[in-house]
Amino acid sequence: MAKPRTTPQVIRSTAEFAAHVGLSRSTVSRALNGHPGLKQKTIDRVQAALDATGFRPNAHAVNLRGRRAAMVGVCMEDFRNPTAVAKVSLLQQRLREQGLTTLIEVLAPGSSRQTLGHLLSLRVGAVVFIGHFDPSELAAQIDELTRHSTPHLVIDDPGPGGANSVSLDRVRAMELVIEHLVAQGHRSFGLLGISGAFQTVTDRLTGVDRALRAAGLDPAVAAVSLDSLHVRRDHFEYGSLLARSFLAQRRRPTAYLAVNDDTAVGALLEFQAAGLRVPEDLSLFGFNNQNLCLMTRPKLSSVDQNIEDTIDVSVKTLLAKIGSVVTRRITTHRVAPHLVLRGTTGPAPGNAGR
Amino acid sequence: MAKPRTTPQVIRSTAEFAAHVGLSRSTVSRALNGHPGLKQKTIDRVQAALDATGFRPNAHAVNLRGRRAAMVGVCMEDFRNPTAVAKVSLLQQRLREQGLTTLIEVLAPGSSRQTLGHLLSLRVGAVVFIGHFDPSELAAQIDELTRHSTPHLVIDDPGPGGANSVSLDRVRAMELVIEHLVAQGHRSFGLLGISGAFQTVTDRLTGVDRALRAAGLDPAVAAVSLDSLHVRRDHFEYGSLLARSFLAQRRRPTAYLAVNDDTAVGALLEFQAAGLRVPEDLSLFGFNNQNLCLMTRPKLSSVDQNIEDTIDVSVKTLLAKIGSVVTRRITTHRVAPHLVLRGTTGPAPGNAGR
DNA sequence: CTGAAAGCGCTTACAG
DNA sequence: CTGAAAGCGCTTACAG
Repeated sequence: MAKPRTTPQVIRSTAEFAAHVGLSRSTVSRALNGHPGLKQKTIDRVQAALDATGFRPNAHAVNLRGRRAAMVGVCMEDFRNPTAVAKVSLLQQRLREQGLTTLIEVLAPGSSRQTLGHLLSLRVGAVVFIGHFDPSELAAQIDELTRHSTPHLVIDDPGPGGANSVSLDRVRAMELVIEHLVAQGHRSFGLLGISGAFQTVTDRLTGVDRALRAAGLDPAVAAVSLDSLHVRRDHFEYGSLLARSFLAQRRRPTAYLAVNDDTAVGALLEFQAAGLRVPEDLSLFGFNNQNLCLMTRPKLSSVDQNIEDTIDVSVKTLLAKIGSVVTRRITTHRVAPHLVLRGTTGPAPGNAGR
Repeated sequence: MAKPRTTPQVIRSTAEFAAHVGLSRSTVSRALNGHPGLKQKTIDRVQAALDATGFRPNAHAVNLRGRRAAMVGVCMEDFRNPTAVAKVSLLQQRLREQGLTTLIEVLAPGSSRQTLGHLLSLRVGAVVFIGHFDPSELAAQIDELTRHSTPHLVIDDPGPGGANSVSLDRVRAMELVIEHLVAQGHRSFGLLGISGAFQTVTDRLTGVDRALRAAGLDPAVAAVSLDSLHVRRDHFEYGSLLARSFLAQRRRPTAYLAVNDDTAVGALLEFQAAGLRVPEDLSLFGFNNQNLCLMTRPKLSSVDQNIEDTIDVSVKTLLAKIGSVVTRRITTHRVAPHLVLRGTTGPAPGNAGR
């Protein structure tokens, strides 16, 4: 539409393209790859023909001949996790700025080996894992990658023992939350959905534990979890169910920490439906600081993951690993979280504040 | 961990692999590709060695030699649109079941040509567009694809004139919504965020128009839009701003139709903050039927896109187009929406119901 | 039923 | 500064 096409014929190989321009294949290849020592006139001629014909060198041939593919495979647990999606999104953007292509795959529980095999067959430069995976399965995947001399990186889950990772410091996150709430006079804490075998969960429990002890409180008394009473199908619904169970208790915690924002919102609505005022009667913290936090009344206080930092460090790590020799030497990086205080947190009931 | 590795050495080519098994490269290739006429014993031997060594034939060499790549490129506008993400997610799953790999890329406004070029250089079998794109830019992309004999499909946007598409019937969607509300006694309708040059918007306006006329109402009077009063940065915030403007009007519509769920939630909270009761004082419809609809009080009525249907049809269309000759003949398919009635819709004020 | 040979579309020494 | 030739790792006629 913009300009009339001068050469509508389709060119399928450098051979055809070279003939069309009137140069040898090698010269064209050199021009295409920006090698030094070509006449400017030659370069211009190739560039013009490139624009006119829309010719694209076959990436498979390029990859076959030369270096490793400038591709990074990304394995996701699920597309339904908004935080994970935000991470891939930013990762792909940053990697593209570095000239790297991202190959995004959902690692379905049954076909994970097949998916990894596909990435390996494409000879990707590295494989990134984003989300929560079964630790032993993940360990097996990483082992296979290492055997194939392909570097890996686990984002936001410290993963099994021998994995390179960049992850949010969830121990610190929970310390920050508890410290803040203790300063507001809270002494008893309800845990919403913070249970399970994942490291991302056990780290949080460690953080809660440490902060409580540091405040002179006994974790066995001050932290209450009713997770075992319900089955988690949907985070939001699980939050509702847990809140209902807490409502049925004689003595209730004054502050609640949810595993994520959806769970927190489920609990918030349930508490409010029971006539409790937030934050006057109780305080509530989400996790992830999604947009959803702005859609409740009052707005939800939450923990921000600092995704930008996570991805920046991840990209640096990947670039260092791609092309260098794969060793068994492990790289670990922790990203600092920060609290976002909104309307669901305040002084403990009957307490004027710190 | 599961079994001790019998052959920890890494094999990088069929040549090495064939030598390892003690067969010729051709035989190995045939076994790998399931060609008929091999001894079962040979097949088993190859399979066993495959498992033991973890060898993966180089996909680039395979693609270079043989047929078109069994890959489908997917261009997304953004990863922040949950409905679009749900579509890719399901699409990737379904295509994988057909043995096709999905290559997901975000089509950044500036670098869209480069991204498309990358997909073309990988010789993908087809390119799918999901989301909202600038019509003229999209037309240019599709034109380039056609020049390269690569089939395309636009999902959920009828797209520019000459595009293959599978999209929600938004005309029908709005007809259903208006018909339902008219039956409930509503005669005046506020439009929230339904404006702009995209076909997905103009289709909705067509539907509103038709349904109002069919009900004997004058669209110029019965449908009110205040979109022009504000700038849309964030859907949720835009919903709040629009609601505030409607609140400032002397005579207000009794029913509101939002462009999506986020916008609806923004408006809902604003209306409620002003002391209006939903659905007693006004009715409100979202669009997309996201999980978010369950997180408001009352729960949000919305229009469901029938994503499963959309993707099923899309996959069928793609399979038909991949491998067959690319023509200028256009395929169009519309998917029927359905209403999900929840708590935000009811009889018009002062009206006992239908 | 299996092997030797050509060729897919590139890049990169190696000559000129 | 540019061209002829080898080779990346596969598959597929073509012989045996």
